[in-house]
Amino acid sequence: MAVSPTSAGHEIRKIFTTLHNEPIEFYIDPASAEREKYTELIVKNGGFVHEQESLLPTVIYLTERAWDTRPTVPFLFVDDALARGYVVDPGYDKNYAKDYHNQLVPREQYPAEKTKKAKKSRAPTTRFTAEADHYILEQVRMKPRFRTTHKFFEELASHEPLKGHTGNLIRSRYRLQLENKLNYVYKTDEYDRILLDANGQRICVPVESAKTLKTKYTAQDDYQLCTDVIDHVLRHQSRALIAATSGPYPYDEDKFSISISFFDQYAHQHPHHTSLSWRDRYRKFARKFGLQAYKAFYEQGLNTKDGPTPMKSLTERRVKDEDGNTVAKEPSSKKRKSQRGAVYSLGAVMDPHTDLGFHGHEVPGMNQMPGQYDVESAAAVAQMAVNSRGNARIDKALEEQNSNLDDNIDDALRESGAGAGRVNMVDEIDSAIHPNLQAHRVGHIGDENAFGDIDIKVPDSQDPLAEMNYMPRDCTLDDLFTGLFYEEDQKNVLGRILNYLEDLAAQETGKVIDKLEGIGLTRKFVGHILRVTSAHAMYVHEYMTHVFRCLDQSKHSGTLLFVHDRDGFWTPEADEALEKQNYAALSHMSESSINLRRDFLGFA
DNA sequence: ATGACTCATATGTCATCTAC
DNA sequence: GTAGATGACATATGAGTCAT
Repeated sequence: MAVSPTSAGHEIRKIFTTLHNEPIEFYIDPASAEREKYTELIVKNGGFVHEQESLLPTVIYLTERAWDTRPTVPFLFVDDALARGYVVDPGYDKNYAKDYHNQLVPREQYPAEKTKKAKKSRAPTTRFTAEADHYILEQVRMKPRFRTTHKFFEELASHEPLKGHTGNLIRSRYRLQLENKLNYVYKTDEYDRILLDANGQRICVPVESAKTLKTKYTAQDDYQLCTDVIDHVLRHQSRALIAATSGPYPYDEDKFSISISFFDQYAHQHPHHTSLSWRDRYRKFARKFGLQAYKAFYEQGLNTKDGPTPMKSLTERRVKDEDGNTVAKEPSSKKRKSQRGAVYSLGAVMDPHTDLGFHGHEVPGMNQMPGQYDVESAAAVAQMAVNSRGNARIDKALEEQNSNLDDNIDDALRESGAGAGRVNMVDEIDSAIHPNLQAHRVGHIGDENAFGDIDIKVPDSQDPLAEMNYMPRDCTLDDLFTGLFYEEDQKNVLGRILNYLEDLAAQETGKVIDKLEGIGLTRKFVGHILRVTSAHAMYVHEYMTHVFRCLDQSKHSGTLLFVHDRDGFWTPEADEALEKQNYAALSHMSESSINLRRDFLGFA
């Protein structure tokens, strides 16, 4: 709670808090020089600044200049709020990108602060009118994703047509009386903005197909999962090893070994639940219930009037004691070493685990983003991409690897799937690059620019790509930089590299490697850079800018490694697309970049 | 790979009050 | 008396993180 108790015991709302005294959430353009200053101001005044970019519509995105790609708000917004001493509550419909001044309301117009302990006498009841019911339904249709939340109805309570009803009551009214009349909702985008058809009309979507709420596990889901896990195990494990020695079922489920990649694959095939969700369903429910037991239970249930039910009441979150009181589960004997998962606490801003920084060292598993590839997958992909030239086709290699490595490889090459529906931070970095910075780009091959068509000449050798491999996405900063790097004044390093590259005439790769190694990049990392950029000076130049920006922003080293969907920057996936002549996947590449890449990889 | 957690959300329940 | 309104709270679970 972003409130300060006063001597009188009342609570005064800080500037950057909502009407419900919750911190208003911000995200500040990482490219802004004033980021630190505004973070401090916001946090000091009760707000919360996200470390990672958030796509939530309630998170205000502060930038110096407006973006075309998403709603943004100038820093002036913060200045004005501080000067006036108040700010509006960022509700679901607020669009701060547009003339936010009009949305500022005098603080005195805020509803009176709630006094927590005041004895409430219930207000006289107000009957819901047909108009109010209609209004509730329309609001729900416009924000279908929020219709089960308390907050949404609390927000509705402040709407004029529903004055006199509390949020809880509106929610109750909706749940008990109106839900069955909802029938349809309006189609919304990922920001929960209403989409319009060609005629400017809202698009109605039947509630059942709106897919706006968390999906509950059905009996069919559970049955399918149990069946598929068992089938998977039977395909990949020796039947002799998993045979049960006792009990009513043929297999000993304790001996089942299911890899994470199985669930990734599974979510790819059954995308109505995420990979993690399937995995947890297996771990917390299916395994406890018993896969074979549930199959039998389900099949038996088919013969009953109500049909089979999904697995439930198998978690151990709370238990009841003899008196019927709920008690927390006995804590583990292992003491928690640190407070974890405090997503919305201000402490999270200062969480040292998110502060990689220049001098930070990787903590195993830290910042591992959903959808990122694991070590083996990434390494395998990198290796296959490297080996692809003159060797068997990747898809064939994939097929072979796939059977050997228990599905791990194709996960890495897959563009969607387990991570579908989640934000892949590797991609996010690219979209997070400020358009103003994009303006500093050095242009494409063939443009008039400082580099012209300078390729860094690759030495003749039996395998010129041997030293230019992609690095695995989860490598650490220590894999990228040597101690030398940290001895340099960081501000000068980038300038020196860029000057060097600008002065570059066609040179041998060896000299470039030596030069970059000389300022503290590991040889492997230099190889990676050349691999990503097709060893073209212009792209190396731009890539180094990207690297330093990532370092400035304390980005995970895995995020730093690849530049997605930008002309001239290659990834294992893009190489594979080129190899397979899948040009649709290379639509972001210019023809000259593709030709350059062909030459670089030695494709005919 | 997995156990052990946390967090937020989704859903349900209940006692009491009020209007009719 | 009864249906509906109201407020408060409990419970379940999907989703995610972290440590080992």
